[in-house]
Amino acid sequence: MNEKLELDKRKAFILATVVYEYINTAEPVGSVTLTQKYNLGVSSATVRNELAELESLGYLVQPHTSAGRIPSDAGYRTYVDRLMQPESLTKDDTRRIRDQFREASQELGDVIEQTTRLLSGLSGNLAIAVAPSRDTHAFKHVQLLWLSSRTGLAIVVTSGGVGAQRVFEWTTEVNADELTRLSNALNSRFGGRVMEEIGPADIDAVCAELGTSAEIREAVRGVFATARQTDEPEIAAAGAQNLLDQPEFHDLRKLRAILRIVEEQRTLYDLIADELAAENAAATDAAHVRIGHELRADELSECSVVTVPYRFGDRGVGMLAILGPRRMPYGRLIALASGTARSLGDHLNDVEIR
Amino acid sequence: MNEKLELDKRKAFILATVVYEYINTAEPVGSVTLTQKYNLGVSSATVRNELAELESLGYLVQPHTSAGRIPSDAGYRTYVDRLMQPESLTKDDTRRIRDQFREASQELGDVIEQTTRLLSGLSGNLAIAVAPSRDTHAFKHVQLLWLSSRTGLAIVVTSGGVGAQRVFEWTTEVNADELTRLSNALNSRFGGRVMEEIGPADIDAVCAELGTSAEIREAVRGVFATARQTDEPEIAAAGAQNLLDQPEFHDLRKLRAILRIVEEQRTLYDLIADELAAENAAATDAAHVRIGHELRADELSECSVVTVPYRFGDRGVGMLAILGPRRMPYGRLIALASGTARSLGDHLNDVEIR
DNA sequence: GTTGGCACTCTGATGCGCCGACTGCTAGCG
DNA sequence: CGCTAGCAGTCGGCGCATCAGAGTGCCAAC
Repeated sequence: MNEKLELDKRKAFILATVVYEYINTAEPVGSVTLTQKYNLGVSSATVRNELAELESLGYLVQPHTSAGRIPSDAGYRTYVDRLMQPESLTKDDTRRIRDQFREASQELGDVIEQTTRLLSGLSGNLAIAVAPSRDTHAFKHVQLLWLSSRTGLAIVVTSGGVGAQRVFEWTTEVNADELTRLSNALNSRFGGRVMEEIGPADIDAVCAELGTSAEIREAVRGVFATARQTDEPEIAAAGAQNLLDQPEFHDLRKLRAILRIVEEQRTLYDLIADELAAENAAATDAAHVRIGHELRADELSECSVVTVPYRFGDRGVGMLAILGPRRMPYGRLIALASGTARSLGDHLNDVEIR
Repeated sequence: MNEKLELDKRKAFILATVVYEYINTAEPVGSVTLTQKYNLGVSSATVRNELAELESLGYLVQPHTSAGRIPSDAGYRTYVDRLMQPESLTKDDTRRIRDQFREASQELGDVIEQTTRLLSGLSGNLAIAVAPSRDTHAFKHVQLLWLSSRTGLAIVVTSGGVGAQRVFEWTTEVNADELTRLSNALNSRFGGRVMEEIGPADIDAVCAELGTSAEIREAVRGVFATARQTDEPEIAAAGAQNLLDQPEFHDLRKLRAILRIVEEQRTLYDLIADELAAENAAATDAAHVRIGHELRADELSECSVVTVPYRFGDRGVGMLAILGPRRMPYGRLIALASGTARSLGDHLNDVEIR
């Protein structure tokens, strides 16, 4: 039960070393390699005994009888949770992240995409970014514009940029003043609110006060609904070609599974959705690692995902993620993802519409 | 010289059959296969003689001495230009295209992306779509909005949707009326123009008339410049995982080259840019096919690209493209791309902001 | 010009043997 | 009791030879 007892100091060191070595070489690790490359102070025979025990405890597996050991999900898990040393960003990484955000876009969607490019480049894996739910954006401004006597343009601006815009054609003539008055009323009523606090009933109330026509009311409802729309959260991914470097993806079926996941926004989002939900509840900024079967997807049983939330003001939470083989440099990737998330949050707060 | 003489009827038929058979089977085609599967009326020995001649003429090549023939670039070219029969869309394809556009988005960027998903799904290859240059969009509306005494929001709406929006912070206080008057002046001056006709000088002229401050003038210039921005044309691609099915991409290096091209918008755009330029000059709506080395990219020497323009009103021209192995069903893909381009153009005209 | 026949070539699959890497086990040592 | 040296055993991967199959080119005959 108690892992402290289960893993004495030497076992822990050997396990850590096996994981470390396997991450670096992609080759199963044997007892001789361990005694030669690392200063264990015991003979390979002793290491063999330890390896056998670690295997029976479930931390290591053998691909076949006469091969070295590779870590199991549990082995990676223990390594990540208790054995590895946390890393911090290198000077070079810090600089590259800073440079990237210095000239980053103001549009949420563009920033998300640029961030995935950055993170995939730095990490050498597939990077994913999910934008904060639009529901948590702050309402900034709504404007109904008179285009012609029967057409108008409705624009909702939120802290994420232009939340929605749409052109409407009406069956009856519309007065420009009427639109302006309605805009002003909506703005003063909703100013300072978060989008999820603005429902159809609130809109109806304002419209009723001004005696707005049903047609225009529908238009306003519609554009607000679009601005809140949460069923297709903004998401971006980049760096799939990085995965080709990893020997575990030379198998075409695995590669195919990954590519399918990347191209289908839905599955990609599902991959991160539970972390996002957990994050919204827990509200810590820590990176999380999910390993192999913990991802609950057969195609990803040989992959790991590092996720880290980023904060958009004091409201929204988005997610950055790195997807790669289980054999990934966890310490470095956690540092990269955390650093990027922090910079991303800072950037978004800087450019946020005040 | 004269290809009509160079290729008598029988040679033409044999060449067409070899290409057709190779496209379907991905296996080099031999003389026996030809005589057995197709009714040639001559023996395999005769076919062998013909094949040898077609090879010396440059239409076919042999992967190795004791294999069948496969088409060369020239062989495919002749097949596409003169031998194959044009195909038309199947009922099922027509329906799927129609259904897709019936519920398509209003935003240009979203439509482009949805179109690539549709076209990659239908074609089983990689689909690419380039949006019309933003320069050719019609100016619709500009609005400067007062947010607070020192901040404002500028929005430019074009026929492509919201062309640009940006929040500005000013060093001096700004009057809401001033912004409204400037908006009105700009709208009446620029109404009906195409974006490329609106330069900084035009903006300066309007600002001068109203005595607008330099700071606000810069803001207006900036947002118009963003709305016209053409250096990064909107582009989307989808369906890379389809290519994994093709045996020619089981080679990881080739796959890598393709994935890199797809993830880098720049190279992807370059692939289509010359066709786009040619199209702007020629103004025909025909599909074009480029085969193997005609693409002028070593990584793509075993690929072909079908491109077809689509028209956005009477102004802009965008491009749809399908990228796949040279061994692609040209007739079907040309029909699919053309049909999709037509529907896409129709859809864009329907939802265009009037 | 066409055809049947034949010798020849080359690929890809299959099977075999060997090498190397690693293990588990056992006996012995401190 | 833990550690170690040594050894037999196991298994994957690699190189090599073999073989069947597919296809060609050529030639002599029709």
